[in-house]
Amino acid sequence: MCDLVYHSKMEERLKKLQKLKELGINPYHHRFDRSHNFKEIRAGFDTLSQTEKKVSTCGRIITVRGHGKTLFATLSDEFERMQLYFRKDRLADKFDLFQYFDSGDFIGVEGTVFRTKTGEITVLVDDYVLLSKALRPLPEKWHGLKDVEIRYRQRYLDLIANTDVRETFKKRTQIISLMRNFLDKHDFMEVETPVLQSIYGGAAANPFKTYYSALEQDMFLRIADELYLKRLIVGGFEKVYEVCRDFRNEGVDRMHNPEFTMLELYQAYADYNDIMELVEQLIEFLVGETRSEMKLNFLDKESEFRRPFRRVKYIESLKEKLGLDVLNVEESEIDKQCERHGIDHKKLFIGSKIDKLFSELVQRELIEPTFVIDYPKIISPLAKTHRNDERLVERFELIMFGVEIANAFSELNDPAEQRKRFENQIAHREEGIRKIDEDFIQALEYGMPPTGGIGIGIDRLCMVLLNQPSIRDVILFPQLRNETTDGT
RNA sequence: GGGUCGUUAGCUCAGUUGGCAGAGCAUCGGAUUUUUAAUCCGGUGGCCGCAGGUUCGAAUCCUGCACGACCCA
Repeated sequence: MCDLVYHSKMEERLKKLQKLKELGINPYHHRFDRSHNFKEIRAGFDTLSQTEKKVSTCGRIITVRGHGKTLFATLSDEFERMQLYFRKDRLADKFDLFQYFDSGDFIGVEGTVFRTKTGEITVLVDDYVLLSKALRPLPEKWHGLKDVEIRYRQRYLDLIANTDVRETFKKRTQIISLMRNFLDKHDFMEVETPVLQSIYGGAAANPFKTYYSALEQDMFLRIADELYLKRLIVGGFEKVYEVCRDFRNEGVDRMHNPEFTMLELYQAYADYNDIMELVEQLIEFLVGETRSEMKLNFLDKESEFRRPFRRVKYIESLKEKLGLDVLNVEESEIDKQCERHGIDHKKLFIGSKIDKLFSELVQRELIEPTFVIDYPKIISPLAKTHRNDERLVERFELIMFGVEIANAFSELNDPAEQRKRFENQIAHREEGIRKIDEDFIQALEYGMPPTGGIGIGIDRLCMVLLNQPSIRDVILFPQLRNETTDGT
């Protein structure tokens, strides 16, 4: 009958499909004219019910409650659910056709609107049509779909079964849209830069490698788009941003997905203080637009979200925890501190050791939104030297609930120093760039105005704003290992 | 990479000391003209994640593997 690799659970539905075809019914209709969606039916109920005006509406069958010569069905559209009432005395022979319909099927109906004796707004069906047949059963109506592996692998089932998941992803889209609105209002220009790059840079991470056959050369998927956006500042644009998908060849956990979304923005004539101000406004705007109060919950913690955010100095905060200035001691002392705090430092270079200490001792305790400012130069190759301290750079990270949300600098625009920093990075970092982006240096040689820039991790921001403990719950199709068909 | 936990019907889950594979929902048949987790009666449905081992006998104990979740690196 068909080439489907089908499960035994599908047999009954395939029989129904065959029966429908025999009756001359196309089980995969081409289109449907909808006069009202469910929200509109509810909103217009008074008029619609008084005038007995006909409505055409459609959706997916969720449940069916049969009563012999009548039946109730609940339909779902993108936004709401609606009850339908089918009566044999109204539909005559057509009533019996419903025996070939199942939950999961899409149908279109025409009818009038009324309220049942229990008060529920319902469409009394005069005519109905099958729009699309479902061959597999829906997840269970009451307990829904809980198996996280199925939820991630077959997100469509998760979206059908769990309306709160649908809400989460709508809100994610809304958050990104609000960010765009905010930036557009502040005269930023949205741009697009290459995903495929022959030289990668802009972050310390390992890239995904691919091959460009026509050019016969290796290419990398971008790990950041920083260097391209700065080229645009060189080119004369003064405020640019990109909502960019970046790729980092690393493991998957609660905070990391190998492809993730960043918002990077660069503003000419600004420094990191200006960017702090801007991002504060942005975050406050997002919280205000998406929450009923200026307060967020994440996991078991709660925090206010009002400007100004707290400022914490990187070196000073570590000094409070360790009793020493990490930039004024021998590396052996840093090693000692790592050992004391259970950090495996053997394969790390000194900057990574310091940063590990910082994450463990300081960062994870920063619950309220906090700007950590003035990072060591050795871990910040793209940031401008601090105006008051040669050992530091003008850099901040935004931390919320212990999670790193954003990373920003006064951008380094001295080409000679940039070259030195890149060389140093290649010599000492365990991961990250392997090759200097000469064209980027050259661009700086043509002159880049003083510039402030930031990268905001959209996935993590959504986690915090939407109280989702895993990054997989804010990414529609998170990365999973291939399923094997058998155990061999 | 290491540790802990999990994987049983389409879905959600039980499964006792190692002794016939279970429930609810879904599905199928019957009853039912205002139900809404409809209800009532009766059925169908299993590679117990995969591969070995121990045992008279394994969903259950042991080993390995796969996938997933959490924690650690």
